[in-house]
Amino acid sequence: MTKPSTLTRREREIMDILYRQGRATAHEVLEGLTDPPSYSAVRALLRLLEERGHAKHIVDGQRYIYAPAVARGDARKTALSHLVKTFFAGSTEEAVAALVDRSKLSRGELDRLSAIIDRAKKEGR
Amino acid sequence: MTKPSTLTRREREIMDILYRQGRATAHEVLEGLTDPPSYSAVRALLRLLEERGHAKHIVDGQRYIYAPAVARGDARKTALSHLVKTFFAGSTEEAVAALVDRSKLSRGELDRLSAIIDRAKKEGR
DNA sequence: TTCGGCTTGCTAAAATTTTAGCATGTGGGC
DNA sequence: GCCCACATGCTAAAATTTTAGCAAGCCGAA
Repeated sequence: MTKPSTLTRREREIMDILYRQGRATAHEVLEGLTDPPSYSAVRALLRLLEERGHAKHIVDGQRYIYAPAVARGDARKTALSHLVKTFFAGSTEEAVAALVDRSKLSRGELDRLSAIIDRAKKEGR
Repeated sequence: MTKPSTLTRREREIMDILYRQGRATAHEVLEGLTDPPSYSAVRALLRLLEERGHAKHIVDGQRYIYAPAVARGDARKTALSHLVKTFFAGSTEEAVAALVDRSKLSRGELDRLSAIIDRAKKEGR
């Protein structure tokens, strides 16, 4: 039972940008938004996100640079878990199959995937 | 540039249940919600979701059974695309690696994954 | 120094979401 | 036939989200 994301619509939209870019100023977030509100509104949201523990900022000279509050790796895991549970009935195998099927992967990429799986086999031995 | 999900918080929560279960009555949705509102509120949301084209229902005797409006496969693709773009900089390879790494897969599952990749190699030849 | 352009913080109003409750309809058991 | 239990539809109020605008600080250029 995963607790539902507590993010509102705009908040999630902004967090997606932060995850995608790693970090961003208010202006960059604004640029990343489709159908954006005012600069002022973006800043208010960023402040709110920080207050609720979803984002953090560092000071760069006079302005703030925002970033997700949780480590990239953790965010990935959480997102993957949720997706696999929601759309693939918990089956990692099916999810991988869909991923591979979805995108035309180059020969090199496929080879590397084989390697990853082989490594997992050895570790799990 | 993916257009942001237009779903509100509760709406998404409900859609997740529909995706997870395939289909559900208002009561089942209610049961699936953590921190649920009234039955009445759930029904209102379901009606709204249908109105906006996210869900559909069939009539089963006297009651409605709701289901996502888009095919499971399409929903999966959309979700995967978004996740890969947001958390893996578009790299399917990295996403697969994280998936495999995340969950302890059995030997049999790993073997099947190998098979999937081998098949992709052949097809892509 | 003084101005212009940038920044942030805050507040309150507008817009949207979320909710409960009432009206109503249907079918089964007594 | 007549209730009771359950279903849906709708409406309007409550709660939350989302927004813009104003006040104020800082820095560099003229």
